[in-house]
Amino acid sequence: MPEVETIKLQIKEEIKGKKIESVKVILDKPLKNTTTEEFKQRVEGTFVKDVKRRAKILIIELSTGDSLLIHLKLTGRLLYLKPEEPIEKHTHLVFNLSDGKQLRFWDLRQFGYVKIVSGKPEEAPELRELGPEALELGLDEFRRLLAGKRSGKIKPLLMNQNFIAGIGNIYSDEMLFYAGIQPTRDVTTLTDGEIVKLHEGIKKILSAAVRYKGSSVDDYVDLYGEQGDFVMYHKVYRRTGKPCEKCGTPIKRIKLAGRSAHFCPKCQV
DNA sequence: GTCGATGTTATCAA
DNA sequence: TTTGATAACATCGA
Repeated sequence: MPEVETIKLQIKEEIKGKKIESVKVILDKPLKNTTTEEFKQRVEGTFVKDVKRRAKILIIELSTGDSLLIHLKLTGRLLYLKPEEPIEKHTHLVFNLSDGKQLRFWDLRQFGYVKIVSGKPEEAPELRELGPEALELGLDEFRRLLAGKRSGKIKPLLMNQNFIAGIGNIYSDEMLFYAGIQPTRDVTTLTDGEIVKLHEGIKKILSAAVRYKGSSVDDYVDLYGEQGDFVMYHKVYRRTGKPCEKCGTPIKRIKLAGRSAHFCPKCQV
């Protein structure tokens, strides 16, 4: 989410109010929702009314009442470039803007999408079931949400977008380290003190990560191709075998719900 | 060459 | 209802 939020702020700054003159579709796979023809027909000639984010999905509201929903998944990029810049491999869509520049959708693994929805975007199926935004989550609401669970491990639950929206693999590891809770911990065993600390961790980790423009662990770059700086502050994510900054114990990595989870076996109970 | 890993999530089986 | 595996895909490093 901090990566998407970074791009949202930058895109809003650059393209709000501008016209999308034309669209070039190099690969139509990201257009899960429409044919190339329909996509071009509905997007070309529209103005960008506003740019928003919900969970990890970018919302570009168009002057026609339609919205673009853009999900970058693991390796998607949005880049703002001059037309004379060479088209890099893995560039799938090019939006030509009225300022003479281009917004390009690049995606190495091709998991990302650009869909069009009409009407209120929050009522689109992609957004309808999402939980509360992580950065807007109140402590009491967090307590209530947790109290509603009968079982389950804390890390996969934190990453469940229908439970809370916006927490991914990196940040779930970091906030659990902050709170001193093991990723495998059953949610029903959390003390109120731990819940308070975890809630604090959600806010602190995510807002710091947004401040540092996200984590460039592999392919992620922002709208201008710049890396995010938050990796410097990772305490556990991808630090397997390195000493815990608090106690020196080597950081452990396990597999959990198909994802890797990193933690300090001594600091996290 | 092979295997496992990679920031996500929809889908299907158990 | 919940959870766990798998798939979608390209690339990199061991």
